Amino acid sequence: MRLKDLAEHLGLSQTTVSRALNGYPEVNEATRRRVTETADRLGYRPNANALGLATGRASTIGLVLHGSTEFGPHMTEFLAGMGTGLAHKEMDILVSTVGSHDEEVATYRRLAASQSVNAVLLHSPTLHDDRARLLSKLRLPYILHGRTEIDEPHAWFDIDNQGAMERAASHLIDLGHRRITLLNGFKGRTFAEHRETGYRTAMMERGLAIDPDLIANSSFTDEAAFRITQSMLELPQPPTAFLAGSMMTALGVFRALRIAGLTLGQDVSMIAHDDVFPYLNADNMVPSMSTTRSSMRAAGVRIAELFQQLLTGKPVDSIHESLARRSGPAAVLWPRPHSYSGQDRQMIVETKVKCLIGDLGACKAEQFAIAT
Amino acid sequence: MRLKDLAEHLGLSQTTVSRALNGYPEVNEATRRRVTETADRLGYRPNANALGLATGRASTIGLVLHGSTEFGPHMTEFLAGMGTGLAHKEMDILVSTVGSHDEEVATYRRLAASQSVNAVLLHSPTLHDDRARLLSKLRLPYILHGRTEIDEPHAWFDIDNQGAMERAASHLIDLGHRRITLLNGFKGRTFAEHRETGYRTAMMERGLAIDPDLIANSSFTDEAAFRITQSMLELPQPPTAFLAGSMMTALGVFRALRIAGLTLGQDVSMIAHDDVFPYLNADNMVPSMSTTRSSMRAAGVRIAELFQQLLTGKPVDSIHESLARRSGPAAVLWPRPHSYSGQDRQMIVETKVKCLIGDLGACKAEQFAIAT
DNA sequence: AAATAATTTGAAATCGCTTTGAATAACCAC
DNA sequence: GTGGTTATTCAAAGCGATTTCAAATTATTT
Repeated sequence: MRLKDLAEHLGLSQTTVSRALNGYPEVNEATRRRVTETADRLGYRPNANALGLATGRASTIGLVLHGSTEFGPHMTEFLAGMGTGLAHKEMDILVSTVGSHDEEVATYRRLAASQSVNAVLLHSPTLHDDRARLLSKLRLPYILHGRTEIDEPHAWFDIDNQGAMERAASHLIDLGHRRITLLNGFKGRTFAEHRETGYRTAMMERGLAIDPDLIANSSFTDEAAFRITQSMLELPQPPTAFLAGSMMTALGVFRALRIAGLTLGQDVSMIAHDDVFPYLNADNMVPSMSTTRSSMRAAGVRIAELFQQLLTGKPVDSIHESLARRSGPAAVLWPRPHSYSGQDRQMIVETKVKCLIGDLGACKAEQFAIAT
Repeated sequence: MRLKDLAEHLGLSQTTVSRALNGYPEVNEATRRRVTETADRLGYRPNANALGLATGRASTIGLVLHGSTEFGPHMTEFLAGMGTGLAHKEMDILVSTVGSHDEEVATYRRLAASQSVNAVLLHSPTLHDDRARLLSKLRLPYILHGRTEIDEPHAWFDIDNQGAMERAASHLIDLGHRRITLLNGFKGRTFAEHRETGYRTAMMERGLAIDPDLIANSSFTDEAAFRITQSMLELPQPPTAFLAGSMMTALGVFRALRIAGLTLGQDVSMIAHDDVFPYLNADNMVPSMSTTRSSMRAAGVRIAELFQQLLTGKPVDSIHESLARRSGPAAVLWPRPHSYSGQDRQMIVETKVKCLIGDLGACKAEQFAIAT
């Protein structure tokens, strides 16, 4: 069923049918109704390739992922959000898998030249990301999830990693902790650098020395966190608190602590960054723990909206959002009774820390809590 | 940089350049070299839409996912495998997100009519899947991940869920268990039905009665498994063993057991199906546990290969694979000391069960183990 | 009623590629 | 030299949509 067939069936020209379907004003209302009705009665769908060829645009957002490392729970959640956000607009996500940085770059070139995507999502940026520069040069529209310092104007979306970590660390320090482990992402990644800055800021403001041995850079996996925690616990002066970069990290810390015979909320404290995995709920963990919080899925939904804006011509340099700013200074802390006892020994009191990072409205339901 | 530009630059016709690049025989070797060289010197890439329009085929595999439920660790791992497998062929995956079954059906129609994909992956089938029938009717090539009972010839790939579960259950029964919980997927899904059949077969062969209360159907999440396990433990006669459908399920069982003060390998036993999540390793769990095993990622890689075959014209009814068959009767069991003690009390001995399901070669590295 | 404007439709060009069928050049045997 | 292959190359016709420009119809104004 091609446009031509449909047109013949209707006794109209392709031109008119095309216009009717695409909502052009210069077509009779009666005709339009007749066209649209028969169109979806016969199940007509424009050929995506012909459409792309004629218009020069696709209805697809590109996403390039490293096969060995980047398919993980974080990306999945994000993808689900973005997919849902795009679904309303009948847009799809084109996922290309690569094995190296060079392949990634080559893939961007291919996507740009082949015009198979409208725009791409760029993620996990470094502080000065060359891929962002490349995309600007290729004139392939993109939104950066995260931040980078480049001169080219570009659209981006990020959360306030620095602020979140600074407040989480401060909280632990206030509870009496002096040796705090930072389980961070890989060096060079903007979000990891921002988090480290937040950590350092909090420590320095309180006049605490920073022990580089307590800062670890790794992937956010149960496995890595497990090993790091074990080695940390073997230090002459082991840490008394942990800042876990992700819920996956928290799982690994949990495991290592349990083996070491330590009890969370009693012997040691932990604040984890909760990326909000539906199948892994911080509230139900044993023991429950404090978290900073930012839903990857919500971020995906929001970025889908930003893509709409980008593709409808909004200037790129006007598209940027940092969640903390958006939701204001929304640090909400409240004490919460836990299922374990002895929690106030050594001044280490577990409290529930939420919405250090704006969660796109999810906080609202919990505003009965005491705001500081 | 279009084909036309390239042709002019070379002083040749588009025809010749096109043929040279696509490896047609009727072009002079010298010319071909000259063409290919300048082509990738100038970074020429064919326009995907024009190419798709002219040839009628894309270089994309479609995948339709339900936004609220299907973006999870299992699909992610699978996607990573399939993405990696397709990457070599410069093929991408087009992910469409939907919110309902009707939307899913509509999306298949859209993909078929718009010719934006070469083929689609169909997953999570029911015993008699109407989507499979639809795709056959639409003449949109597809590979089914899993199995379904329909008349239309179709390509499929599956693992031997029934056999795996039968052997796992038998193993537990041999260890002395009589009340065994089956934490299964949703009713109606083929894999869940197969697993239940395996479970029932094992029980009935040993003359054990089946208590429907011990069979639970849910999603494979920590959360669901947690709740189910808790309610199971409150039964007048609680189960002494658990068959967990996924590693995520195992996590939930773990958590519930811990809260209940039960020790795995001592008070109760568990065999989990290990889907092989890189960030969640069964060997490192505390305590370590027995698993059946089948890597979702490996399945993805294999299915990518099957897609190649499908697209190069291999007849669909000749493309089907059940992993158990492929790797033969490969039940490998071996005893392994665990980190906890008292494991042989009550005849409940934890042993390591692997390769109940062929793992695409992953077993080979462990063949020093005792094969039964 | 003629002139003009507004509305509605259609023919044909275009997007960038593949592919058919024809044309040219080169080679060979006779 | 001529006719017949074979090896190369090219012009032009699609593929299925959009879009420009022109034409036809209808409505409005004078």
